[in-house]
This record gives sequence, structure tokens and C-alpha cells, in this order.
Amino acid sequence: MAKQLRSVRGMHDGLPNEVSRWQHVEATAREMFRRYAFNEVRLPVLEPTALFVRSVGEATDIVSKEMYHFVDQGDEHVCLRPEGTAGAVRAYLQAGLTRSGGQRWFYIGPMFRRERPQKGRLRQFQQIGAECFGRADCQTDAEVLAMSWQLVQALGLQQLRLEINSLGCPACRPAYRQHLLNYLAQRRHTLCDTCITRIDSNPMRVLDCKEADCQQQLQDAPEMVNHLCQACDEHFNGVQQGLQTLDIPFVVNPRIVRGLDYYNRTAFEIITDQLGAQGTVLAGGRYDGLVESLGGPATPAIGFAAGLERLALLLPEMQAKSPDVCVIASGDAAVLQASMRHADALRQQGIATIHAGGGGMKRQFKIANREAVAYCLILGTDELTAEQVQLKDMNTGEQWALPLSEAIKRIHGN
RNA sequence: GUGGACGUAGUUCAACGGUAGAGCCCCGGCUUGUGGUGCCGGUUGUUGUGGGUUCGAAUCCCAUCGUCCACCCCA
Repeated sequence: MAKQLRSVRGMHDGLPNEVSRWQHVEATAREMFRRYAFNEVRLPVLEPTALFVRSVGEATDIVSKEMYHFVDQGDEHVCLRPEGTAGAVRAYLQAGLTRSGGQRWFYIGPMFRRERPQKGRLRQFQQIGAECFGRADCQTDAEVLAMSWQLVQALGLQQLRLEINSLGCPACRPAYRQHLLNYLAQRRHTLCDTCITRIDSNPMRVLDCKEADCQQQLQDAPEMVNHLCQACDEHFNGVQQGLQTLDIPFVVNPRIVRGLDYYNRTAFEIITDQLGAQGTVLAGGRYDGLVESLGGPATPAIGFAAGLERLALLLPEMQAKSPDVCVIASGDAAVLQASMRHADALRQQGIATIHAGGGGMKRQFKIANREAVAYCLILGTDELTAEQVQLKDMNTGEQWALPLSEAIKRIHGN
């Protein structure tokens, strides 16, 4: 077992039991998207590298060090998508949908980031995301947040909290940023090293430093929510009122920041404390400037993404589906052939069926048992001549001799 | 990318410088047409990989790969 080909680091196989959990999350999400009238899109995994450089931000960790990028045989600079929003905007523009009214999209698929793997943090992972184009009003924000919340609720997840913030807009953020820089400049020498580098790279990140000492010092730091322009302030109030109207519990966390450059106004996260440092299970926000910055007309938009594996980690273990019936054959070649046709007939009637392969009855029943089937359909020489089968209920042990058609009815009846 | 813990049959673990073991799983049997709990028997490892120290290494050292944890960052 030692010298074997292994999957690439941080890229894990989804085996049947794990996949059944994913499918459960996906089915729940699809139903929620249907209720909110979001439609699925399926977008390429490979995109031009420039797309992410221009949208996510060149200085972000995602672009500067986490992208799988390469030059292909045709000298194209391409990369595996590290997130879904940029590609969605690209597709939205490419399809010429900017004058088509509201577009509400969702997607489910793999993303790639070359980070150091941990539990709940993989190099290939799956995101369930939604993007809503063309609506700037705060009701839309409230509804998108509500949809996110309903999604995690429908999964039955407990001990989650929705945190929201406003990141302002190009009208008010620069002034606030300067205000914050002035404040931080006075404390430059008492903050931790990472904070000091952040003052220059991304000052708003300083606010959510995890060092207790820094947090202590930053207690009275100026916060964006208190420096919003009137339009942003009204918008943020409107979002909160909308959430209250819909009875969605939330807390304002003025320290939520966004790693990606394109966000403005509403930013939100759904967080659990059950996943260690990877507690953010879903995150998103408004990105009103992105469509324009990628060459389209000014188009407001809001979206979010949830980590499928992270959601699945919070769910109980699930088993892959068991077959309904195991066909057991005992007898000569004619019996075996008839049993194969029986199995085929069951499948044509929509019944999930395995064939135990003939041979010893005991062995075949052990297979049926391990597969946790509901019924065994037994065919021996006697049954073949009588044109009957034995149907055994594996839970009760009851067994009946009856024609195949009757057996199928019985299986369906349960 | 930085720091730390760990790596032994398919799997969960034991053996802590002196011949690699157990439970579970798997396969077969317990009078050859009936499973789950029982009993009997059986297969399984270059101890992640590659070096080094030693008379002798799963055990000590170095490197490498991988998993996990924290940081960074993020879903």
C-alpha cells in the first residue's frame, strides 16, 4: 500500500457515504433556490487568469499566491477558478444579459485554491453560490440574506449566527479609511507585526486581528458603520429592517471585512464555532462595482458562497443508499439465467436490485445482509418449475411463495 | 508560505532498542434451500518513503511525502 499513486495534496475523493451527504446539502440548496426563483448556471472551471486579477484583486492572497495558474499549449494564461463570482459576472456580460432585467443565478461546483490544507479547507473544494444581478435595493439584500439563512436552517444546522456589516461605498469609504489610518498611525508601534503590515496593505483588516492584545487596543477604533454616507446608512438600515420583518436573527459585527476587493455595502457571514478556525460556512455581500469594472454597464449585484464540505462536516454521517432487493439463485444454469432475467425485470420496474451471483445460499444471504436490502427474491429449481419466486422480507424474516409479478407489487407496496 | 503533533495489516489501535500483535472487516466451515447475535479456522504488512546511528531500529537522528492543529487567509 506504500508506493501507490495518491490524489494530489488537498484534493480529496468523495466516496459514496460522503457524497450522499453532499447530495443532501445540494438537494436542500436547490429547493431553497427554487423557492427564491434562482436558476442554475454551469460555468467553466478554467478561466482566463486576467479575469481574477482584475476582479478579485491583484493584491489579495487568493490571486497573489493561491491560484493554480499556467500557460497552456496555445500560450493562453489560464487558471482554475478560485471562486465563483468573477466567472459569473464574466458569463453575464458575455451572454449580453445586462439589459435583460434581474438575473438570479446559483451554481454548485469545485473551486481551487493552493493553500495549506486543513480540515474544512481543501485545495479543491466545492462551493454553493448565488448571484443576483441588477437590483440595488435593500429588500434584495434582505432577501438574499434570508435565503442564506433559510438554507442553513433547512439543513438543520444549529448554533449558527448571521453577522452583517456595511463596508460603505466609493463615496464614503475613502474618508473613513483615512480616518482609520490616522487612528492606527498613533498605535503603530504597539500593535502586532501582522497588524503593522496590514496598516499598509489593507487597514480594515487590522480591525479583526485575532490577537487579544490588539483587540484590547482597538476597542475604540473608528468603525465603518459610524462613517457611512447617507445613502449607505439608509441602505444598511433598510437591510436590518428587512431582516427584522422576516424574523431573521442577526447581529451587526462592525469588524467583518472582506478579503476580496470587489465588495461594497452589505457584507455578511454565517458562522459556526464547531469548525475551529474554519468557522465561516457561508459568506457574501454586495458588489455593485464589479460588473462595471469588468467592462459592463454599471450594474448592482449581490451574492454569496457557501462551502459545501464545511456544511457537510456539520451534518451527521449518512450512508449511501442500499439496494431494495437482492436476487438469490440456487440451482442449475437455467435457474441462474432465469434469476438474471428476474433481476432485470425488477430494475425495469424501478426497483434497485443486486444479484448475489448464485452459489451457496448462505453466502448469498450474507451478501444480501451486508448490502442491507429490504427484500430477497429467491429462485430455485422448485420455484422455476412452479413459475414462482420466494420473496423474503429481511427485516421481519417473513417469506412468501408467489409469482414474480405479485412479488413486484409487494415490493412496490412497501 | 510559517510553526507544531502524528504516520504500524483493508480499518481502529498495541508493541517504546532485541523474532511485528489484537479487535473489527474480509474469506471458508459449523451435515450441500435461508442472513443478522454464536462457535471454529484462514488471508493480510518491505512499520508512509529514502538515508543515517547501532551488533541489532516500528522504536533514536536527518530528509521527504501525507494527514491533522494553529498562523496567514478564506467557503
